[in-house]
Amino acid sequence: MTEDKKNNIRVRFAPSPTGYIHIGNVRTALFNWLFARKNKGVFVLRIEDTDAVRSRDEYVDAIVEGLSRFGLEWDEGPDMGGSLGPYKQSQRTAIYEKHLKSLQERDLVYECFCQPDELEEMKKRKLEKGEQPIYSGKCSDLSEKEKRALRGEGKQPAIRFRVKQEEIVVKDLIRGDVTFNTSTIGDFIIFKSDGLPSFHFAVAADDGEMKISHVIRGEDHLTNTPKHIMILNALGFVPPLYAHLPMIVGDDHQPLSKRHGHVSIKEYLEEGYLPASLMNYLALLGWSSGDDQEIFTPAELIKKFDLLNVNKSSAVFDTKKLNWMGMQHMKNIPDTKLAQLVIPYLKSEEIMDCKKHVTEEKFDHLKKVVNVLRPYLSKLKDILKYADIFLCNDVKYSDEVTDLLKKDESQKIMKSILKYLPVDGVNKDSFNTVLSKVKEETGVKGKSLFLPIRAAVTGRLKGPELVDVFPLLSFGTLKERFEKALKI
RNA sequence: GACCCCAUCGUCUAGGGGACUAGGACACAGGGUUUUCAUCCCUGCAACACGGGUUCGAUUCCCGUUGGGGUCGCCA
Repeated sequence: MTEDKKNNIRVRFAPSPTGYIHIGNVRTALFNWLFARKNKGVFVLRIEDTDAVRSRDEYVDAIVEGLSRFGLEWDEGPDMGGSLGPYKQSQRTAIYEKHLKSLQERDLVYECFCQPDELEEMKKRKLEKGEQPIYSGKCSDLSEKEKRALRGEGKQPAIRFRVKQEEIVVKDLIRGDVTFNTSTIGDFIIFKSDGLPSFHFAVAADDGEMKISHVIRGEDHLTNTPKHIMILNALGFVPPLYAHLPMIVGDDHQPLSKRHGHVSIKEYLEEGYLPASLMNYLALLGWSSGDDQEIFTPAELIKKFDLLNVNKSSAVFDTKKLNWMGMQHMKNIPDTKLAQLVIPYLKSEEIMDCKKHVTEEKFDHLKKVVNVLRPYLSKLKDILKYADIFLCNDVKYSDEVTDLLKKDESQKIMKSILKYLPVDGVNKDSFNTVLSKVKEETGVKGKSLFLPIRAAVTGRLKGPELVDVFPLLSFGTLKERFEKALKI
């Protein structure tokens, strides 16, 4: 047996396919993946589709696609199989029923015929009396005759787990031992009246069946854990170790929602945040390496990751820092790659012709453009802020730009620069020579000199350095833009 | 309401009794890069929630208070 297999570390990410995958869930998936890769364990993707009404196959596809594009790969999952599958809970009913039968034989569970409205009423009453709003156990001792009668009324029972009085200790790797007294937990449903297992039952049965060694999930599951441990024990499994991750919240410290902007990984990917930068940012939300390093490649994250360095308190998602991090990762991407990545964005805005094939000549030009713009990109979509300067014939003027260009001094500068522009284009050196000549002739210098030139050439008052912009534009283009500025 | 978790600059965090006049990063402010700035460099601003203990000594340990969050679904 190899060293790799000896440790038997198996973790899982278990989303439910009821929507597009949320950034908080992606962080959970990431930590599971990092932990698995760091410890040479197995990363399982399990689909929790026991909600027959809300689960949709298209969301399963979206999860698989989102995770893949984000850069996580799993070792066992619905799309690739594995020895402990299937990996969709809707395909595991035989397994759950086997376990249910075993629980029934030992009278650890009972049928409950209470209807949702009755339950609601009972809960309300308990709350009013200041009691725990837990299930009363009304159906726990129904006779066969009573059950038959209830069935006769057309009622389908749910199955409840008999919770016995005990103390349950959750061994949490991040928070230490957390003790719960089950007296605050009522007999809970493990099989719904539609015949499908409840979340709590399916999770526990599957974590046991799939030999999960560490359950790494959001803190919102911490108080659910005693239920899972009770089931695991009843089913004869040794409970896994747990690690409950801090929550990611918005700037108002409320759970992340659409109000806070993008919440789906899909949206971030579509904006063109590089997966490596997203991964880097998310990893630092709740985890730190212990030193001052901020920028990590995925490989470095794997190398340094440790659950012991995960924080306990919730973290605010900060788009500004994400953007900064995005820029840092842009620095490391080769220009050929970056140029390729940016093309779809240029085409979608018709800055490049989407019908036409990108010629080698055009692609070389694009590589140069991308190198000039690179320091200003947090995400690929940012290329659209300046790309037209280099890739379109014409640039549009804002009102501010027009006003500036109308000034006598600006006009004077345009006339002067047209005289000195070399016909065969400009490089960095000749750019400075030309500017010196214009400065001498017009007597204008500094900001007053550069800003009108920037306005005429780029149509904007800010942007990349002109000394980098000029060499990428042909004499013809420059001439045209200055002449246009003169005619304004 | 009950139970559980959490608490260092605005934000992400380092810190695990003396090394702390509390470090880094983002953001912000000012300056520089003989033009703009969203790049880059420099400087600055800015925090241990509060109250009790324990200790020669607490940001670090314990208790309480306050505040925030989570759970208490035939959702997951």
